[in-house]
Amino acid sequence: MPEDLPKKPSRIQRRNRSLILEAALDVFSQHGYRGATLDQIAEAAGLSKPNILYYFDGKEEIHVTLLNQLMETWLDPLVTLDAGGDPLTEILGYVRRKLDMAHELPRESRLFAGEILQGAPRMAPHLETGLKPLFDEKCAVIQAWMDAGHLTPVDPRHLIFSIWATTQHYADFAAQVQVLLRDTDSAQHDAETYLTTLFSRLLTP
Amino acid sequence: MPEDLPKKPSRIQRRNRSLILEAALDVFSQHGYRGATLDQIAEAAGLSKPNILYYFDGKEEIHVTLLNQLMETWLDPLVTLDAGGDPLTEILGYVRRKLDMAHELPRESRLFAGEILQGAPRMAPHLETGLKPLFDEKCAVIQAWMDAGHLTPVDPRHLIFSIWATTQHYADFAAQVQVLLRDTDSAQHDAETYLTTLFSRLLTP
DNA sequence: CGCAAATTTTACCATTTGGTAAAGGCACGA
DNA sequence: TCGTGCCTTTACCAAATGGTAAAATTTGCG
Repeated sequence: MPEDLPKKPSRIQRRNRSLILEAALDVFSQHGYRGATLDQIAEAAGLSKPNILYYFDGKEEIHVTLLNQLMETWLDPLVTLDAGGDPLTEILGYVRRKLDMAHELPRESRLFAGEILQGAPRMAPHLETGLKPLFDEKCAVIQAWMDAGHLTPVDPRHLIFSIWATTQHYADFAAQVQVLLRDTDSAQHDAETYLTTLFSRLLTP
Repeated sequence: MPEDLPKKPSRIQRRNRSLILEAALDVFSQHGYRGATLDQIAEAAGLSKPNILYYFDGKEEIHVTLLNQLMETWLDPLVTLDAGGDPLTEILGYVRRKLDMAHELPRESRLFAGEILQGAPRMAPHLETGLKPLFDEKCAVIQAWMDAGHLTPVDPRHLIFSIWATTQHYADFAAQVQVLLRDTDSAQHDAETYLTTLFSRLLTP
């Protein structure tokens, strides 16, 4: 018999926790951790503030829950990178998946960016245990491709950094991009074309 | 005779305003606008809170002053890009200058990143009047180089975005980079080598 | 020096904000 | 239908925070 029975969550619990997290993603990604208030989250969720605190122990727990949930989604495109596939196709596929995510999940991108920007105070453990091993593994895969002569040799770590930077830029700096690309309606397609060219030319032997 | 005499600032005024701005750069870049408190800034500056408010009208004015001052420094590397120089040399020089700035002025980079990340609420005018014209001008220069066959043709706007993204990444995501590059002591040099290769290969016809 | 202006400190204040206590309402199985 | 336990609301609170008033002190200049 289980000592601490986790009690399967009720229908109402699932719905409300989900409402809260969705609202919190909106608010945290727009204002940052300190800039967000429980009142804002409560209003966005359509619940009262004490009710929010009935489902989560506090502001920080909401933030950490969001971060943990999103980590999986965030790393998925890199997990998908297949050591058995065609090297250039795999890398370009990774670029495209990351760019798609920046366009489809900009709030998530900004939430992470804000957290890292401030020194990852609530995410340091996850960087160490979740990201680092995956990063090292995929760097080794890319290095092996280069050693085998299938890709132009460059530093795999900085290659990955540049993929992250260029793709996430469109979500994290959207306010700037929007001003500079005003009157351009093919921005997303142009970005994909450009980045594909950029990394193709770098890596094609 | 001048209607509103701006009165040249005293020695004490120059020193204290400078102390405050230096302290505020530290605090704002680390915690964001909302996360920073006047008490923190006051302590970092070695002044009392009311004294801070003797020199600035409020928290927001300090932040805006910082942003305005830094704008010039921030745009300088792009201003320096010379339409009369050798195209590839000019672009690679721009990349190197931006990368140097990310290493030497990480606080400034993070301050801007945080502001843009939250939709540039206190900087929208400057983006429009300061950045946009310069951006358009330099895009035209690069486009002319490409039209003349001196560079491989790509979208100049996305080229500039990718230069910003890749260089600033080392300042803005330093917390992440540090975890992933632990035990690497040549990070700065490796980054410069990688980025030079990246943009050389893209743009060399 | 002597004194007016500039600077700094002390003592506050109003608002915002994360959080709590406890009463009330509601759902659902026996 | 009735009551038990889950859910929600009302009414708060203490701390933090941006900001102010005015007294006290220092600075610089004739």
